[in-house]
Amino acid sequence: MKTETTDAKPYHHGNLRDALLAAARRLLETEGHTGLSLRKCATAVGVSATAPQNHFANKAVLLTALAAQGYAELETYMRRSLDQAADRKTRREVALLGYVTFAQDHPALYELMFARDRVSSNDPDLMRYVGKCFVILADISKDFGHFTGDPATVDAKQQMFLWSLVHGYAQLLTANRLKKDEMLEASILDIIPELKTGSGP
Amino acid sequence: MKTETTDAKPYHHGNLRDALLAAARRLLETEGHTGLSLRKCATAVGVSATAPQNHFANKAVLLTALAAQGYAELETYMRRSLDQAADRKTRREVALLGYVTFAQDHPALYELMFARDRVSSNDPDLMRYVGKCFVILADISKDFGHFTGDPATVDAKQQMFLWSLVHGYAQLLTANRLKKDEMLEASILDIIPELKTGSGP
DNA sequence: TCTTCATGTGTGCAGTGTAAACTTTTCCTT
DNA sequence: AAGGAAAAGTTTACACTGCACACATGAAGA
Repeated sequence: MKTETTDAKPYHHGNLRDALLAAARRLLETEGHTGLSLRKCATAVGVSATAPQNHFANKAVLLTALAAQGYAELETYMRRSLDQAADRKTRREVALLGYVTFAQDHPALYELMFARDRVSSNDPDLMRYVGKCFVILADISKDFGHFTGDPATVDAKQQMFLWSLVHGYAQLLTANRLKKDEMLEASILDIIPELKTGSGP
Repeated sequence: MKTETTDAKPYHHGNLRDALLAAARRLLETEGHTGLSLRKCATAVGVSATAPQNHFANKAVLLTALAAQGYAELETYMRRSLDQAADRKTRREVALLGYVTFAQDHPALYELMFARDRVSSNDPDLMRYVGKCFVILADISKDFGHFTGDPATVDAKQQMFLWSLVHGYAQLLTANRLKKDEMLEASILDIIPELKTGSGP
């Protein structure tokens, strides 16, 4: 007997899960991870304080979903100008620049994506998005001449090298642990060692 | 009129600040950062819930002190076998292994040391310990042959390169974002590119 | 000795995550 | 169409947290 003529707020939100994620994302980027609470998300969306429990079993589940969304967005940053790039060296450069740009645009989210105990690393959805990022990393890490060994080992070393380098660079930039007069002006492309020999496309 | 014959617990703790830090460290390493609370630290030490306020203005101050202690310990890990090392290449290797070992021994503390908003990066005490670690990094990053430019620029690139690489490697290892079948067996020393030319000691 | 001050305690309050019981709407089956 | 199950909200309750504030205690110098 509630059917009024004016369209009041409906009892069911319709897409509360996504709305909560969006609110959490906004809270994270404006107030940092200490200012992110389930109750704030709920009131920001306009539902009761415990409504989020229907969509996220606990806070860790929401944070994990947020991190997964972050990896998806990181992938789009890396893929942004990937198709126009002709050879692998250019693809590597645009992808790495995209990676670093993402971390600088969303530092709090990027930190969450590598937080050990706030997100559950055995979540298959999360790891699926991580894997999609890794596909790009694996592609652009080929054709270095720096490592030796059998081909599989060389590939593994190249991947581990490039991901470590770009992740470390991105986090050092965003974590504010650098004395600003020292090295901030070096781009990620400036600290990639030159090849011993010329590389093929 | 409280002087009893049996030595009861004294009203003043004597060294509460350090005791609280030790308790916080223990809580962090056993229960993770979500299980660390000022009240737990207080009861673990045996004082009232609000006693920590006399030594740490708020929780962020305690976490910053904890991070500073972490950087101090990271320095000792890096310096552990540094004196026995003859040439710079060997020094670089033992220091980097010490760095990674520290991160693996204390993953939660290591994560805290690079947390953006939990620790205040303008704390001079913290940055002093960061600087002491950086001195070692700056030393062992010399004499790469990978970069070009004027000497100061080359030094900056070398430092940024090595710190990014080892930090990224350490965090990827401890953050559980790697598919375990892929690359975990590569040591940090395996992913440092070879020099183009032989290096002097 | 006495007064001052660092260092404790106790109380109170606004927020937080989460469990449990209840209500409302949707939706599927008959 | 009727009706019941299930999805998705609500309210209430509780333990825990950080922090502000007033007060108590004891050490240490004037």
